[in-house]
Amino acid sequence: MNTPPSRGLDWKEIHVDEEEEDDENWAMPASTLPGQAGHFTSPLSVPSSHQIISGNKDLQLDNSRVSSMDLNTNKAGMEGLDKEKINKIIMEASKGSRFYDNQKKREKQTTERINKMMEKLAQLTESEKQAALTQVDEMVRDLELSRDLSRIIVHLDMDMFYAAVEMRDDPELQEKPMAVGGMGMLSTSNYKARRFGVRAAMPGFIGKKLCPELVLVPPHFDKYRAVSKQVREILAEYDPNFCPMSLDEAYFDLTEYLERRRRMSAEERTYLYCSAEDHGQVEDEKKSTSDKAANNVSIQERTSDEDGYGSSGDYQHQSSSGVDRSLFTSVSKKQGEVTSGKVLSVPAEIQVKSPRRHGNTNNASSLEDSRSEAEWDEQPEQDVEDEDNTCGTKRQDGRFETFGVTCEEVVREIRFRIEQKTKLTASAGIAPNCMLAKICSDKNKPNGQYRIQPSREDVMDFIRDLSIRKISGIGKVTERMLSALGIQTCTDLYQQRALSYLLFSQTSSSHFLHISLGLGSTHVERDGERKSMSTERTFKEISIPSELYSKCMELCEALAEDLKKEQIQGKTVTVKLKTVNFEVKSRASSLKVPVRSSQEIFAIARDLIRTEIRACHPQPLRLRLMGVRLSSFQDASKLSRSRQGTILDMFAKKQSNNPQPVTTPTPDCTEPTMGLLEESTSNNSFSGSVGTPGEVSDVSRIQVLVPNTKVSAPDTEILTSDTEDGVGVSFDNKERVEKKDVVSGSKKAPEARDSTQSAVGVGVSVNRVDRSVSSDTELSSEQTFESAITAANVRTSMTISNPHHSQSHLEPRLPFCEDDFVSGRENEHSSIADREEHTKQLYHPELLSKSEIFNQENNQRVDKLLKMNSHAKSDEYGSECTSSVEAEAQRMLTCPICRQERAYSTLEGLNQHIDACLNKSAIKEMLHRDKSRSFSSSNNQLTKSGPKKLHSRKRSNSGSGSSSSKKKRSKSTPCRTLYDFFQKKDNH
DNA sequence: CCTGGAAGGACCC
DNA sequence: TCCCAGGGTCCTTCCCGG
Repeated sequence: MNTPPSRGLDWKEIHVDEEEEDDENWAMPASTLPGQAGHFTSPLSVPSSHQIISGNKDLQLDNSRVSSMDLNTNKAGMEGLDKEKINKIIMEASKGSRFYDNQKKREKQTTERINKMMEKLAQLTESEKQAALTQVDEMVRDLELSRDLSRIIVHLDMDMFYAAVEMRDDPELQEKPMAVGGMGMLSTSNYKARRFGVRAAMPGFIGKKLCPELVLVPPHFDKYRAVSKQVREILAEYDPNFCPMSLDEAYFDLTEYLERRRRMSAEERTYLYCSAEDHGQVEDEKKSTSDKAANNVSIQERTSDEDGYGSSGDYQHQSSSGVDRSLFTSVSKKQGEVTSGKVLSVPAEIQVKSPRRHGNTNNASSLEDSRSEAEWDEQPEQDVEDEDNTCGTKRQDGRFETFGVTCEEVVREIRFRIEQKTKLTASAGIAPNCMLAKICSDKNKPNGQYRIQPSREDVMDFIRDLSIRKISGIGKVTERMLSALGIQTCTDLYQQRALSYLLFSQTSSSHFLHISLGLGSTHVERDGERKSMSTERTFKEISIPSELYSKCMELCEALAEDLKKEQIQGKTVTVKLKTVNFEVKSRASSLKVPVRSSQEIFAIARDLIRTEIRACHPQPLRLRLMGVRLSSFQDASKLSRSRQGTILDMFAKKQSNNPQPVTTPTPDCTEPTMGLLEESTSNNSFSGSVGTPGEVSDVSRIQVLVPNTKVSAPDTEILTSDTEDGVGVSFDNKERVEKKDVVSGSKKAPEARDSTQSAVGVGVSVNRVDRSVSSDTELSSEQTFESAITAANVRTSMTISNPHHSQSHLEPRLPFCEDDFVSGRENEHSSIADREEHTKQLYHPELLSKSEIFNQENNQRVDKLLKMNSHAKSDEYGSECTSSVEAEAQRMLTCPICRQERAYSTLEGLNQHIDACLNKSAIKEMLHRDKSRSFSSSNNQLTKSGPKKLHSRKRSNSGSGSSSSKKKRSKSTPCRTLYDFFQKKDNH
C-alpha cells in the first residue's frame, strides 16, 4: 500500500455505507464532468502508459531546452504574443550562464520528481484507486455540504501598480514601453512593454533584449506605499477588516456593507468627479471620451474588443480607454441626459446597466442576476426622488456619478473612487470566496471587474475550463506535475481526484480538491502575526571570509534595525547563502531565548557562515547573495496550534464551577484560569512608549493580569507584585522564568523547569496566557492592544541576573545569549568603539585560520566581555523602568478584544473588562466551533476555525487549511462522526 | 512513535 | 544600456532525541 497507514485509518472511520447512492447527489453534475461515465472508472482511466510517456517527454525536452525559463504569459496584457520568438530571445540571452545551468539542474530535479510519481502511479492497483475514489468522494460530499455561497468577497488589484504610478507621475513614460526595476530584475512593466514579452520578475537585461527601447525606472517604494495607503483608506470604508495582501492588492468582504448600502440614499452614493484642474492629463482622456460618447460610439463595440489588446497593442490607446472606461458611465449618463432626456425617469436603468456595458463584456451573462436586479428594484423610487433633488441638478454638468446598491455597483464605485483619488485604475473580482475572487480580478484586467454569481452552477461553469495555472498557489512545478497526470484544467483536476489523493500529500490533494470544486476561503482575515523577518542582498561575488563576515554584519545590522522598528525578537537565526552557481543553502540555529540586537544575531550568523566556509574548504565559499532571517518569535507557533483548546479549556473550567485548577500537576503552580494576557510583539507591537527614546527598547512583550480570577500561586504573586492594580508588567519570557527561578526555582529540578510540558509554575501560566491571547487574534487587533499598552505607558524591563541558572537555558556555544535578557538594548548602547573592536576581531582573517575550538573560545571571550560591559548598564535601566510603571495610570484605554475605548482610572478596570470580553469570545468561539463541526467538512472546518492562511499570502490554500495536515485529519474525525450522525438520522 | 528543528523548495507579489 | 531581486509564507522531507 502506498497510502500511509494513518491515512487509511482515518478514512476507514469516516467511510459511509450509503456513499454509493449519495455519490450521485454530491458529485459534480455530469455536465461538468465530461467523460465521466461511471463514478469511478473515468477519473482513473488515464492509462499509465500514457502518463509515463509524458513523464519521459519531460526528460527529452530537458535536453533540448529549459522550459522553466520560458516566458510565463499568464498575465494580463500578454495574450497572443509570439511566445516562440520571445522564448528564443530569452534563451539566447541566458544560455551558458550559471543561472541557466542551475535552471537546467532544477528542471531535472522536477523531472525526477515526476518520474517518481509516475512510478508510484504505475504501481497503483485498480482496487486502490477505487478505494481512493470512494474516500475522495466522501470528502467531496462533505465539501459540498459545507459550500458557503453567502459571502461577497472582492479581490482588488491595482493595474500594473508600480509602473502605473511612475507613468502617472511622468506622462512621458506613457508613450513608451517601460518597466520598474533595474538591470537585475523588473518589478512590473506597463502594457506597452508587455507586448514585447517584458514582464515582472524578468531580469532587466532580458527585458532590454526583448525590447531595446524599454525604459527602466527605478522603484520608488515610498510613493507606492503612499498610494497604497490612499487605496486602503477607501477600502476600509467598505470593510474595516479588509485584508491587504501587498501594496497593490487586497481582499475584502462586502456582505455586511451591502446590507447598509440598501438603506443609503442616492446622495450618499453619489461621487464627484475630479475637476479638470485636479486632473491634468486625465482631463484630456475625459474629453476624448466625451467626444467619443458624444459621437455615440457604440458601447458594445468598445467593450467587445477590449480583451483583444489586439495585435496593434497600442498601449496608449488602451490606457486611455482604461481611464475613460471608468468615466464612461458618467459620460454616457451625461450623454443620456442630454440626448434622451429620459434619464431622470429611468436612473435605475442607467446605473445598473452601465456597469454591465462597460464592465467588460464577460460580465454580461454573469451579471444577469435576478438577485441583483431584485436588489436594485427595491431602490428605484428612492433614487428617482433623489434624482429630482440635488443629484439630478448636479449631474447635469456631468460631474457627479451615483452608484447603485448591487455589489457590482459598489465595486465599481470603489474603483471609481480609487481612480479619482489616485489617478490609477484597479481591477476587481467578485465571488463567493477568495480563491475565485482572485482569479476574477484578473479576468478583466486592466480597469475592469468580473463577478461570479453566488450559485453553484455559476461557480462550476467558471471553474470548468479554467487552467489550473490560474489558481494562486499552483506554480510552474505543480503545473508540470499535474500536467504529467493529464491535468490541465480544473475539470481535469476533479476527474483525477483519486490520483491526486494517492500521489500527493494530504495537504496538496485536499487543496486540489477544493480548487476543483471551486471552494475557497470565505473569510477575509487580516494576516496574522508575522512569522519571520529577513534581509538579503545580492552582490558581486564574494569569497574572502572577512568580506563575507563583514557582509553578514551589515545584514545583521539592517535586520536589527527592522526588528527594532517592530519590536520583535526571535529565537531562530537563519542564514541564507546563494552561491555563484545560484545554489541556495540555508543554515539555521535556534536558541532558547529570543535575540534581537545585531550583535546577538551576528554572533550566531557568523558561526553558521564559519561552519559553511569550513565545509567548503579548501574551496572558497563563493557567494552572490547572503541573507539573514530571524524567526520563531516567542512561541508563536505553539500558540496558534493550541490556542483554541486552551481558551476553551479556560472557559469550560469556569463554567463548570470547578474551583480547582484542573490540569495543574504541581500544587504551587499558577492557577491556569488566571487571565494573564500576553501580547506577542510580532507585528506592529508597541510603537514606542512614552519616555526617553530607546529607554523601553527592551520591552518586547507585555502582559496584563486579568484580575478577576483568583491569584493564589506564589509565583503569580511575584509577577503581580510590581504594581498594585493587578497589572503585571511586561517581562520577557525569559525574564519571567528567571525571576521565578530566583525566588522559587531552587525547589525544582532544572529539568522540570525547562520542560514546557511539565506545566509548572510560571511557565504554565505563560503558556496559557499566550494561547488565550492569541485565540483572540481574530477579535483583537494588535494595534489596539498596542495603543492600550502604549497609552498606559506600561514599561518595564526586569533585570534579574542569575547567570548561574541561566546557563541551563542557553546554548553553550552562543555566549551572546548568556545575559540575553538585557542584551538587546545594551548592545545598542555599547560604545561604537567597543563594537568596532569586536567586529575587527571577528573579521580578522587570522582569527579564522586558527583552530575551531580556539576560535570559538576566543570569540566567546570577546563576546562575554562585551556582554558584561553592557550588563552593568541594564541594571540601572531595569529599575528605572520599574519605577516608571508606577507613575502611569489615568488614560483612555482600548480593550484589545472588543476594541472599545474607555477611560479607566486603574488598569484593573481594563483588566476586568478584558476578562469579560475573553469570556464572551470564548463562548462565541465555542458556538462557532460547534456549528462548524456539525455542518462543515473536515477541511472546511479547519478553514474556518483554523485561522488565517486560507487565502492568505498568495499561497491561497483555498480552504484546505495549510499546516498541520495530520492534526487536521484527526480533528476531522469527530466532525465526520457528527456528520455521519446527521446523515444517518436523515436517512432513517 | 512522535515531535521539533533544519534544510530545501514552491510560490506570491 | 549590462547579465536573474527581496520579502514573506507554507510544505515536505530528513533526522535526532525523548
